[in-house]
Amino acid sequence: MKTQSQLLKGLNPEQRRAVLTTDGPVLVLAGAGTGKTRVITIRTVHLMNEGTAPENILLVTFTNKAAREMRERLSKLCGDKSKEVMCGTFHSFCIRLIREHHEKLGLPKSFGICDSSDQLSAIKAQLRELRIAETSVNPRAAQSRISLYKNSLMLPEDAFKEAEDDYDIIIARCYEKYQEYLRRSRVLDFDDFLLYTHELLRDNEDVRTQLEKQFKYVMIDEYQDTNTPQYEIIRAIVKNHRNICVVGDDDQSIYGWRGADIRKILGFEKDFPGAKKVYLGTNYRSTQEIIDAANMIIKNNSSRHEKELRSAYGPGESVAILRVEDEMHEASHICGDIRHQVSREQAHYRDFAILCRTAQQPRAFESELRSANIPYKLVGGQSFFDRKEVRDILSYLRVIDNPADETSFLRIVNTPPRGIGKSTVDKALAKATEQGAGAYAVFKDMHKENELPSAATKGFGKLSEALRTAYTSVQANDDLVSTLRKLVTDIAYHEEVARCYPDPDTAQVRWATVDELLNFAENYQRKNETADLNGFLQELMLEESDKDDDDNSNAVTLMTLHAAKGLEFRNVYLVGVEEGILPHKRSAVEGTIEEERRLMYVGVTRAQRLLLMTFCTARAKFGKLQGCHPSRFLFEMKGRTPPDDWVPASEV
DNA sequence: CAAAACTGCCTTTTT
DNA sequence: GGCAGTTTTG
Repeated sequence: MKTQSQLLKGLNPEQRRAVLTTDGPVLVLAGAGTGKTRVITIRTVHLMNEGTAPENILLVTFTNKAAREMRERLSKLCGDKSKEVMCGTFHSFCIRLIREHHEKLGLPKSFGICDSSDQLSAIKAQLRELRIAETSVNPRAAQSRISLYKNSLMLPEDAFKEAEDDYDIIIARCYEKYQEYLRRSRVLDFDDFLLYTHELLRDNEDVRTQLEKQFKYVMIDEYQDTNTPQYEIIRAIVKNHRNICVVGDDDQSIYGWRGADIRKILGFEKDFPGAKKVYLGTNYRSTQEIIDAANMIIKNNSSRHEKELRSAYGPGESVAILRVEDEMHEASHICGDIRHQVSREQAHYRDFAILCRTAQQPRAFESELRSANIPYKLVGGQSFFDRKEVRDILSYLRVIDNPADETSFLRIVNTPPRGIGKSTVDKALAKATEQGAGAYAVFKDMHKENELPSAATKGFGKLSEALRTAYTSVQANDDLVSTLRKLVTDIAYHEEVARCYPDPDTAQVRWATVDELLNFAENYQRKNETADLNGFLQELMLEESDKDDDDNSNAVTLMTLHAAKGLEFRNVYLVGVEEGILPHKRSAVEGTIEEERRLMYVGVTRAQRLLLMTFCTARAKFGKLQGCHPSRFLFEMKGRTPPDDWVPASEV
């Protein structure tokens, strides 16, 4: 453990103030690159130095990655003591509480997790049952509305009360049915973790008091991303002692579209009267040119804490803007630039990042990077769990773990194809609704009573045998990996992959995904002595796949702005800085231009030394070539007004 | 019931 | 332009 003076030595006065202000509510406004993580970890150690036991400190983050990083840094500062600090994501914290108090919430002791694509198919199923055509209600729109309701702590009944038209009523009905479905299937979605925890603390004063007694000091990272349920949970825990320290940057709030509420960080001093405010404004990442550009842009936002970043490094190269013909030229210019710099030994591939607004933009870059033979890694994009193979195998495991999980059952019932077609499934589903039973149970019944078509009889027999074998083996606490291997063989999944992808190379790539999943299981088994299936599934869903953590690989990073938050690169290319892309077309309609501006701000502040922004004069959109106009943010940055022939995003 | 042809959609993404 | 979901065909 470091001593007090050692701890504080490397800190600037503002950081020191953030560390030393320990009691009561504290708001730390930590601009980009101002040493936020450092402040949180040192503050934690400082609390311990002052006599607070590590287990009395709660450190909440949003991502597992952030939690891990925090843990590592803490461990360097104070060794084994760091292990006793409660440090994790909101969701992992909530899941622990829900498991411990499940009976108070009327929940089963173990439950599955419904991710957003399961959520979408569940919602589609509810719409079908309500006989609502997908043409009149977009399932994705319903999904985000339901999630927004949950994020506002609104139950289905509240949604009914607030409904203003028929559409709202349909959504409310869908929400109601969706919740019934989740309960029936013994599954929780991500929002539910927060909602149930909130309910737990609201209705059980004993639990709340116990938590408040345990967590004498609470810190929250990335407070600008907090949503209402998270806020209420924390508020309940610190209700009396009010030792809450939140760290964040309102200028980097970019998750409003999924419920994060910037008003929480803007209104902290009102929510917690007497709060002390500390502003970290010294940026240790970028040159003054880059910081100036960022400041010029962000000051156009009206709802924010007044502040201005300054660079600790001083001047550097000027920020460049480049106009290119189209996205192909954009890609080839940047690739040429990277090659040029690397060949003159001015930089390594890993020093470069290409940042873009949308997930389809990387496409043009991928092909160009490949043909230029530049190593690159695409971060984010379609997640590991969205790949067909993973979803298939996982669905099998989820049915084995929880036979009530209907979404998963319906997915696997005819995957690989085993003669159980749509008509058979529909018949079973109708029966299931009628009897109020689960689809799997109904299928078993129909199989026993010989009510299935002959092909389906055979197919279902094989399926249920494979499931039963795996189930028995799980119950007997057999080795998880061998159970998994056996299952994959039993359902002839390798053959299925070969059948779906006649091209051997593609089949190979697809099968590699299954291998990767098996690796996950092996790792999990090694880490956990009691490697049970339910635990494995929960860890899988909760832990983002940390496979691309090969930081030492020397490759150019290609990613979206959302994925880039928290990272830094020597050279950054911010591409497609056009009206309609950044700001995105939809933001004009939805009135979220300020969030787009923050996205731009996040992008700019990723750069340490060199920043180049590009915009196209035309670009292929949905297969059609369309003219483009430079983003308003570029004009803001230069302090200029757009010319007369300029067209804003709302008219693109 | 499964493969082939066809249609319509299309921000961002972690837990 | 590309994918997923649906309809048509074998």
